Amino acid sequence: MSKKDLKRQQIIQAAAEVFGTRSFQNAAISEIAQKASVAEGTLYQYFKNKEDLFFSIPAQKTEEFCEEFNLHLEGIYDGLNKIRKLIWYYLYFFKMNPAYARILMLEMRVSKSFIKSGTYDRIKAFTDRVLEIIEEGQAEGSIRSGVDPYLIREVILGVLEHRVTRWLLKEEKYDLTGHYNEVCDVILRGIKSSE
Amino acid sequence: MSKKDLKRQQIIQAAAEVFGTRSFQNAAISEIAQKASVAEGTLYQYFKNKEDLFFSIPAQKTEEFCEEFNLHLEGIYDGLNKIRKLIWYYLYFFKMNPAYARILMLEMRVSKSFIKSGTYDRIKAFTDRVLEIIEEGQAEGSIRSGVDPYLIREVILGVLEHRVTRWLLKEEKYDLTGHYNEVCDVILRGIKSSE
DNA sequence: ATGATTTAATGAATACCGTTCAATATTGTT
DNA sequence: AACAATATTGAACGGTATTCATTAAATCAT
Repeated sequence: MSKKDLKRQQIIQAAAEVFGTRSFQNAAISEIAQKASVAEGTLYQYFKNKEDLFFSIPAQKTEEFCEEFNLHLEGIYDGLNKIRKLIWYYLYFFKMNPAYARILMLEMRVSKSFIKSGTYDRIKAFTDRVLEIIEEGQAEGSIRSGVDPYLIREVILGVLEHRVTRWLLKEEKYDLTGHYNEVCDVILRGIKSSE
Repeated sequence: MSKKDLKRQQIIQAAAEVFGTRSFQNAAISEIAQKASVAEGTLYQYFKNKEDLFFSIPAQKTEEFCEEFNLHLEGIYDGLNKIRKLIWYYLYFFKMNPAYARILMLEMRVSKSFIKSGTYDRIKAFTDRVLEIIEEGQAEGSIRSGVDPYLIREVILGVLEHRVTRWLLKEEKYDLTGHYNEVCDVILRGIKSSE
């Protein structure tokens, strides 16, 4: 059964390479099969269809994203500084992983069936964590209460997603982490308690 | 030449119907041709390819969106209230035009080639207008200066796009204009001058 | 009004794609 | 070694967007 997992990985690896340069539409199963050194039919023993294979690609990267995020959060006990870190880390990670960014932001984040995929559950683990941070911040008094924490999360993630998306559409021509301080500033002003 | 425009419209109308219920992938040229009562080959005399036809659909709706927006802005001379109106109108319009919302948010907003299309220029006209409002607000002192107006725009549009996108992915099950006040509140706090 | 010429419309043919499945090869078991 | 179970294969299938030689319509010149 380790052998099966290995071949599965091998196919995902090939798929990542092909989907990394072509869009979902333009990526051909035949090319993936060739790169993975298996017959086209074999793919369908490991994945339900092209979409299922596509959705399986970002599973590991997302895992990595979550784990590293928790690591970066270590030692920070203030709610606002956790949000600061979140903003920085989010931009930094996608800057370092542009192929993953493209697949996630431009193709998956916009698909109804992705929500039902296993990879989405891992994304959800991350957004759950963000919600936790916000609620903790509200409890400790640094983030203003009286505003739905879900809404606050929407604001934060909305800005970040938009920023990464724009960057990708502009062919990654500028530094994604630039203006980090100003981004933090506007967001934090909107959500912190007024002293 | 009015006859040509008429047939063009007729094809766009058929395309809007088909793309309105199916995704770009699942929509078939043959079905569009049938609905428009023309041969498949004829489509290619009016549009370069399937994508070109697809991108032509939201041109009128976008025009409508811009015009109505300017109408709603009439009589409002305060920067912050203009932003308020923008937020309300944006959510309201997509609530009333869910098919257009789906095409624009889930399919076009995420495509590199869309940026090069003519319809994108009209979107740009809208975002240019938003920037103007922000700069006016900064000049009059209601929106805090010292922050890049482009960044402020990113925050506003980021939140709104995210909100509409989430709503679409959740199958439009709740009221998009709900929590309007809180959304305004968080955004405005972030961008207004501190008194 | 008629023939000539340009312009538009057609739909069968083409090339390519994702997916299936009967046949084949590989692995595991006794 | 013989058999059963499982995994792999790639040709075949039904479907797609796009092209292009042919046909039809419209426009123009005489």
